[in-house]
Amino acid sequence: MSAQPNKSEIAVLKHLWTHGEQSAREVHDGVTDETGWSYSTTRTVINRMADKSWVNRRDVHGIAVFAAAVSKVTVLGGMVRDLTRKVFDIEGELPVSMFAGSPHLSDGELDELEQLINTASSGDEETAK
Amino acid sequence: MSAQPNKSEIAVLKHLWTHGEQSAREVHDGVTDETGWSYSTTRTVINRMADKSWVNRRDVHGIAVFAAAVSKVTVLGGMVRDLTRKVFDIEGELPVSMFAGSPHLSDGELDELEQLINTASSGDEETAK
DNA sequence: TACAACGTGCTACACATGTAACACAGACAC
DNA sequence: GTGTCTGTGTTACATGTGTAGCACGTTGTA
Repeated sequence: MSAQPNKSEIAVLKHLWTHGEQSAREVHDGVTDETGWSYSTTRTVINRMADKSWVNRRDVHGIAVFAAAVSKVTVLGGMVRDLTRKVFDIEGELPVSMFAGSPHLSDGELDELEQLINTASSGDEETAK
Repeated sequence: MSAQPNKSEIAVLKHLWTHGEQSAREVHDGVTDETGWSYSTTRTVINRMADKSWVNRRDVHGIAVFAAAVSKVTVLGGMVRDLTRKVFDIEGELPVSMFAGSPHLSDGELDELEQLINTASSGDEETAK
């Protein structure tokens, strides 16, 4: 139900997709170069994402760790679908070769993404998680 | 300086790109099906875009008409660049064949877009208007 | 000419997002 | 055991966005 993540959220998600479950501190250290956030800001962004269930929180010996709760292909695919279908208004089959060079996607994931933007139907159905 | 337009703003811009200078009423009639906005909302969105200089306002016989102040290719290209470069982190040459099917782009514009995302360099330089 | 439409400027209010700071409790260092 | 880190919960405040409404002046119409 919640559309696409914004830039801040993407930064966090990309980090979690790559590094798996991490503490706020770890996420912060990973994204602060790119975002310039203070640790406090990183925590706020992560907490808000937890509220939206985009990350799951778990306590390990009293320390909070977070993991992405939405799949990489689903999120990235959603963004591609939005841009191509709703902004560019392209109908019909879409090639995904454009994204082949992404370090975030394996060949298998690229295939998944292709399927997602070409089937995952027209409208607004949520294929969350 | 202002990054990408949001969904509301894209709706208005797409209308203005297609129809040229229009009054708020005309824009409203053109986008209300898609947006579901009340006329009041349409006006607010347009006014805020004028504040950001994304549309130019002109008075014709006392009636305000608006025109896109940012070029289609620049805006759309910016969105593509953002998605590919900053979200997918793709470096190197990008094909634009994916967008060939868009009713919003002529062949020439597609070429421009290709150039834009492949040259318009790395960082944040603004190629506004 | 008196009312109905429509455009204009202005205002409103809730929720989202950017961007933190503060206070407190437990763990570790001396 | 006392200060220092670090994590946690909580709070803050400005700006952006979604989504309108209101009052007032002009103009077409009956």
